[in-house]
Amino acid sequence: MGRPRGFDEQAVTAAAAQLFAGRVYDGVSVDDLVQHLGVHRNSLYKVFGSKRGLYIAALRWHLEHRLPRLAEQLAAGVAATDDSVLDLLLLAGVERAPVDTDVAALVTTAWQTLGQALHRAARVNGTSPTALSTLLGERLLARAAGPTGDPS
Amino acid sequence: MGRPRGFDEQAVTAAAAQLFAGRVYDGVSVDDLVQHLGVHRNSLYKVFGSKRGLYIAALRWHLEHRLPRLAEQLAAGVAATDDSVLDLLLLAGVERAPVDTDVAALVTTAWQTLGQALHRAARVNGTSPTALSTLLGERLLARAAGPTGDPS
DNA sequence: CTGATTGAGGAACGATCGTTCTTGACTGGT
DNA sequence: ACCAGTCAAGAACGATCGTTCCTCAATCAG
Repeated sequence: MGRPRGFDEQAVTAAAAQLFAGRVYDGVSVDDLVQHLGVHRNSLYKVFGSKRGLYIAALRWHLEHRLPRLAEQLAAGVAATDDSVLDLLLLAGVERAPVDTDVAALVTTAWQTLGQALHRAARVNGTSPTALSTLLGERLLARAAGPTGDPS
Repeated sequence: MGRPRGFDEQAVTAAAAQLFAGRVYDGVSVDDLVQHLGVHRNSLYKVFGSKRGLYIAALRWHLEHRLPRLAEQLAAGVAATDDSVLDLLLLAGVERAPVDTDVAALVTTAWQTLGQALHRAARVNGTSPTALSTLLGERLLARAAGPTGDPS
């Protein structure tokens, strides 16, 4: 019955997460999403309901698929300097969590995951645990360094 | 010659800074500014040129009038937990600096001021200096805790 | 093949954005 | 008193926002 779906929902949420990690929520328009995701407006609204629905789906996907790997690396003592996994969480925590309860809840769970990973790393290394705030602050400073020709 | 100005430019920039500290740049509309600042559209555009001009003026005012006091407190070892001076810098660094070179430059000077204050505090206390990233990260976590009925 | 159902494509909606224009009231210098 | 110049007030602009609607092509069950 009916025409089959022409895109992968997982791939779409992943691409959306990447977009939302680069710019502010309001800075990512639905037109941007349609263009970069290769999915039509109708399909997005059919599947995710709204721009916010897609955002939350992307954030949830990020927490489920990208965050665990980062947590493992942190727990193993890897200095994840080049990792951009934190960017989406950074933006979500700064700009969305204060005005969106659901985002705040998701972000809180991410903090817990990362905090536990940092404690595990400290237990292994025998050093005092790196604070989650320090980890986030370092990424913040890296982002704030200035405009970098980001892929649009 | 002409009608005298009916508002205080300093007070306006201060109020604008407070608004921009609470929400994202795109989340503060010109209507919001007009309403909360008690200044008419025309006057804002006459004096500041654009919304961005007002933003940068507010940020500059913040760096000049609010930041030094925070730096002093930090250097004196005061735990400035309740201070909201960092909020504007936090937002500026996360969302504006990556897309606005002028903002990035201003924010960078703020980081330097704060970093030096933290080093002075460490020299006084005889402890290792608190990282700037930790300071910012702590404020980030406080903001990300969730929606709080902020004064609109 | 036929009919029903769904996605793709794109135009169109009202709302709101930042900005500008028009009009009239007020003030200071001559 | 008068005129030049500034401010106040609000309507209006084009652009863009998120969202919805309408039409057609593509697909599967019978």
